[in-house]
Amino acid sequence: MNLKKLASALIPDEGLLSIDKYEHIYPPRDIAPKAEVTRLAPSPTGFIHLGNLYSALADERSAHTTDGIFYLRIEDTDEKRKVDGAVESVIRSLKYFGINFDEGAEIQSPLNIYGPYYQRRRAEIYRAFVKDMIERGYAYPCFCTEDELNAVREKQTGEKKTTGYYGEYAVCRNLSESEIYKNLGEGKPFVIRLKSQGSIENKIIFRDAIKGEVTVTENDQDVVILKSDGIPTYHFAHAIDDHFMRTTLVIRGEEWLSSLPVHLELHKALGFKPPRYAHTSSLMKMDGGTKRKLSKRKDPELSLDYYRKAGYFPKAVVKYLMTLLNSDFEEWSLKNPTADYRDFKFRIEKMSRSGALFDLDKLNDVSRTEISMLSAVECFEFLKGWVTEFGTPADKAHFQNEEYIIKVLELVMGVGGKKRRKDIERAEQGVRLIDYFFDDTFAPEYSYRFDAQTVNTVLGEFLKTYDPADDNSAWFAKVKAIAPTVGFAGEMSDYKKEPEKYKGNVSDIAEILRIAVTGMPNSPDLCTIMRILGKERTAERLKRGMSKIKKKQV
RNA sequence: GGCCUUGUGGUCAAGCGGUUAAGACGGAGCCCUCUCAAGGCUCAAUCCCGGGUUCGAUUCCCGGCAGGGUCACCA
Repeated sequence: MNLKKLASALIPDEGLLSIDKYEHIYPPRDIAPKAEVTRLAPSPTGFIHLGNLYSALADERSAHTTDGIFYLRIEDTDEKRKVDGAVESVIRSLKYFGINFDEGAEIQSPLNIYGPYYQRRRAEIYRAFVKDMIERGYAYPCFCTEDELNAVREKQTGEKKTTGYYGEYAVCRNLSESEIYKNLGEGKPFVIRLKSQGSIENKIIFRDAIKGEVTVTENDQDVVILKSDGIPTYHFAHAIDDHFMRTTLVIRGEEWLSSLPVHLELHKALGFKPPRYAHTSSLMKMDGGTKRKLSKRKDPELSLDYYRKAGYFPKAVVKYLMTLLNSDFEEWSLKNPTADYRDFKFRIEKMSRSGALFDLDKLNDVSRTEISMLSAVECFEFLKGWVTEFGTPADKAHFQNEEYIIKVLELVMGVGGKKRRKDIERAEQGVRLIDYFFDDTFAPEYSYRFDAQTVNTVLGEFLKTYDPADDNSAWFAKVKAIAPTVGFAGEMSDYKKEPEKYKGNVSDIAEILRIAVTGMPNSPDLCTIMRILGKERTAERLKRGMSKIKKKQV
């Protein structure tokens, strides 16, 4: 059979370069020997999820801890999946979490010499190589229809044989020259398949960067490499692209492990040295009694938007993911609480071989810690960012008053001091925590645990002596002084000795004042809250707390 | 079902033939305290099951069992 002629009949020559040209167009990269070139290669569906972030972080860290390159390639070989604006969305989402690309699709960079970074725009490169494979007898056309293929698959399933296009089932593999041209003459659509040289009798010991030695069976499937629309399948495109974009480390989900034999054979047939592969385990979730992969449909927490809307601190999400990526990151982070996570020596080899269960409690803890370490200004910026996008109109108005909010944050969050509030894991919680500092959102419920008489006496007595100039101890002394007027213990020690002698104690006095002033039984230091509110508003709230009671009584 | 892969407390996990089997999150409790938060201290909780190999197995081998992945002209 004249393969050269067949190749030309199948794939027209026009516009195609000879394959050896590409080695010069895309020369090896001028980087350090140990530098890794990694990539994120999403399909442009626009949906970027936690798993993508997880993987992207591994890519980005691998590249940037070795002075390498991290680039973005868009795998748009499947027309059906395309969504407008998806690429920008991917870039934006990752940027929000502090992950940036060095080169690639829609990235402005002088490094962009390995493009185009959209697979559809690389069609002629693929075609040149497919054509070459046909000429060398490594590929052939297949005219089987979808129905025929399905019928074979059913037959194979029924006979409990391995499904697929191989051996005796690869009918088009042995088509005669005249049959091929006859089909072509009739205008039958065709795909190009790999003419596999492998056998499932052979086992390959493969060294995965994460999983270590993995035993896989050699490929014997004549997989499709060029679809009937002239666009390659993922398998083929990735082999070409990762070779010519000079990728050194391919990090991808473990769902790809089973197609690794195909990729290995493809590289061999193409004459390429395969990159190193690292197959990551997927993020799991507890559902009922068992673990399962995080699902786009069922689990809102898979979406990155979920974390933005919920107001998680973006760096906290990244740090949490880092703990999953390299388990010793957490220990390092504990020792270096203020260090940038980028200073940690990430290594792909240290990644877990088994799947990690996504643990919201742990994320919350990391987020709490991160937020607690913010300065008042940083905290303000973070909360304001969330408020601008997701806050209520009242929130937005409040955040215009930067000076006041920062003063409040310093108290409420304990920022700048030793007593850090560490129970805020999401922006919204922080925003709600300062509601009572604004009169329009001060919505007290007055859930006093004492009778109206006692409450009114406490509030009235305090009002008499209240002086905003008091420091904490003077303030507290006044609180204590109220105790005897309502039969409470002024000293905690007295109360503990003989609790039956008193109706309550100082902390109960403080509680009554607190409820009147903040509307809640719990709050940060009351004395400081009063000082921030100012004399007028404090007095007003104390009076309002009383009148409320009276109304209830009537 | 075939093939690949994983199995240490509730969760993430150190450990790589001899350990009191780290640490973190979560849980329980105590202390401190004007409440909350924070902080300090304490406690409970783990080597999937059987067989080997070995003086000795959580660690090595085999077999179960249980998870996970995959079997497209999708990536």
